[in-house]
Amino acid sequence: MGIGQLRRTDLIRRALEEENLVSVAALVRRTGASTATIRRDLERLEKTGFLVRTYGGAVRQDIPDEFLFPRKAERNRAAKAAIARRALALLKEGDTIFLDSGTTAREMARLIGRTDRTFTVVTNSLPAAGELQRNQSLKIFLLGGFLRRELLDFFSPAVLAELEKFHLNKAFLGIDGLTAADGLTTTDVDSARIEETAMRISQVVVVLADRSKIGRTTLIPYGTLKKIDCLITDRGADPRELSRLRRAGLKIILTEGK
Amino acid sequence: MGIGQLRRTDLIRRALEEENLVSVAALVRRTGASTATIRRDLERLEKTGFLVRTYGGAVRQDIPDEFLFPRKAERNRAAKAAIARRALALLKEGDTIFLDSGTTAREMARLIGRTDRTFTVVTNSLPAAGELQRNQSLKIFLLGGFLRRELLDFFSPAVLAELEKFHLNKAFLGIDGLTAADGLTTTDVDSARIEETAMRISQVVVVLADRSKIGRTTLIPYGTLKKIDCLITDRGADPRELSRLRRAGLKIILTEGK
DNA sequence: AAGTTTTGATTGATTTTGATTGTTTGGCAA
DNA sequence: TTGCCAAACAATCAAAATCAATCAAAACTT
Repeated sequence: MGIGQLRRTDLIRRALEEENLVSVAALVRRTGASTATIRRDLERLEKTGFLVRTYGGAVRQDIPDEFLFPRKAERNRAAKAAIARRALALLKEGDTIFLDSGTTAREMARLIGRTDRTFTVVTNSLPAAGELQRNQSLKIFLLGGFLRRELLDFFSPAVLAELEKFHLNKAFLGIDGLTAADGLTTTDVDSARIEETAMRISQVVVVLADRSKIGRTTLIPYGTLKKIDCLITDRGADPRELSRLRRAGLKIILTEGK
Repeated sequence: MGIGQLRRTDLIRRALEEENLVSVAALVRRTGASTATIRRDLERLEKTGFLVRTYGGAVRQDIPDEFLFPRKAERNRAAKAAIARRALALLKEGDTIFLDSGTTAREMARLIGRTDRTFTVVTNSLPAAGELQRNQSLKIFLLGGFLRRELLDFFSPAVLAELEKFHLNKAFLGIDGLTAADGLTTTDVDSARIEETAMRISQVVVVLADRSKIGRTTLIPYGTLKKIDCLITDRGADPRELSRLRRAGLKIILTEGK
C-alpha cells in the first residue's frame, strides 16, 4: 500500500464522513490524481466495506441502507438531525440511556458517537452500535437476538428479560405514529414489547418523532401517553394535533428552524 | 549508532507525530540524505515498532488502524483470507454455524457476506455482524452484551445460556495459541467460556489459526484437542509442531500457496 | 592504520499511476 | 416506452516511481 494511496484514502474517508457521498470528479479535483487512480481507490475501499460505489462516485457504507439512497434519506435527515441534536441536549454526563432502532435514534447515536462525553448506552440497533463503537468513552450494551433486516436491529424473547435487569435514566424512542386519541402506535409487535420494557425501566421517557409521525395511527398500540415525559418534534408538525397532545398533558419540545 | 542517524531518527519521529504519515521523498528533502539512507532509517524504526513502512514512506504505528491499512496488516490478511476461503469450502447450504470474534473469523464473515448461499450464523462479533448483514440470504443471531473494545465483540454472562439453546452444525474458532502439549489457549477468560460453549453445542469444530499461532501457548487453556475436528492453517506453520499435532489425532488442512 | 559502521550510487524487480481502448450506464428527447 | 448521446466505466498497457540488494566510497572507532 503506497503513501499516495494512503493520503487519498484518508481524504476520501474524511470527505465521506462529512458528506455521505462523493463524486469521482470532485476527488480528482481535490487530489490531483487521475480518474483511473480514484476509481482504483474507491474499488479498494469498497472491498474493505467502508463505502459502496455508485455510478459517478461512492456513498458511505457504514450506515447501511438508508444512505444507499442518499436523495431520499437527505430530505428527512435535516429534521431528524435537528431532533437528535435537541435530544442530545437533555443528556447529562454519566447517564444510562436506551436508544431504539428507528432512524431518528440512529441519528442520535451518530451524534453521541462524536461527543466526548461519557454515557452508558443500551440499544438493539446494529447501525447505532456501529456509530457508538467509535467513541471510546462510551459503555455500550447491545441487546442481541436474530437480526431483523427491515430495521437492522436484533430481537429475541430473551432480550426482554435481559433489558428488565437494567435501570435507565432516559429512554429515547422513535415511533411510527402518535395521536392524542390513540397514543403511541407502531407497526411491529416485537419492537413494541422492547419499547414498553424500556419505558418501564426508565426514569425519563423521551419520544423522538418528526412531523410525519404526528397525528398518524398505525397498527399496534403500546405504552401510554402518561409514561412519556417529553416529545421532541419539528415545527412542521400539525399544530392542532400538537395542541391536543399538549392538552393531554404531554410536554413538547420543538426544534429550531423551519 | 551514529550521530547522523540519531538526528534523522528524531526528525522522522517528529514528522510522524505531526502528520501520521511521511514520504521518503519529503524526508530526503528535509535531511539531505539519500533515499537509501532514509529507507534504512525507516526499516530500523519499523523493527522497533514505532512506524509501519508503506510504499513511498511510512505511517505511525500507534494511530487507530481505522486510519489506514498498512502493509503489515495486509500481509497477514492474505494468509488469513486464504484460511477463511478454505474454511468456507467446508460449509454446506443451510448450515448453522458459529463464528467467534477473531480476525480470521471476521475475514470469514466478510466472505460469507458475499456468497449467495444460505446459512444461519451465530456470532458475538460486531464487525462480523456488519459484514454478514449485507447478505440478505443469511439468518444472523448476534449474542449481545457489553461491548469489549479490544475485540469489538459482546459479552455478558447471560449469552452463555442463550448460546446453550442452539444446536450448531459447525463452529469456526480463532485461537491465540495451539500446541500438542498444551492444547488450545487464549488470552481472555470470557472468550474461552464462549468458545467452550460453542464447541459443546457444535457437531463439527474447526479451528482457524495462521502460522503465528501454531506452537504458541498463551495464558488460558480451554477445550481439548479431542473436541477439534479440524485445523486450518497456512504452509508457513512450524512443520514439527504440525506433525506433533497430527500424531495427537488432529486433522490438518493447509491452505494453498506459499 | 586497520577494521567497522554508515552512506550513496547503481542495478533490475516491483508497485503505482495515467492514458487509451472499447463497453456500459443513466438520463433525455422523441 | 424506445433509441440516442454523453458521461462513466472496466480492462489493458506502458511510463514513472519506488523498492530491495549489492557494492564501493566515506566516515567513524579503536
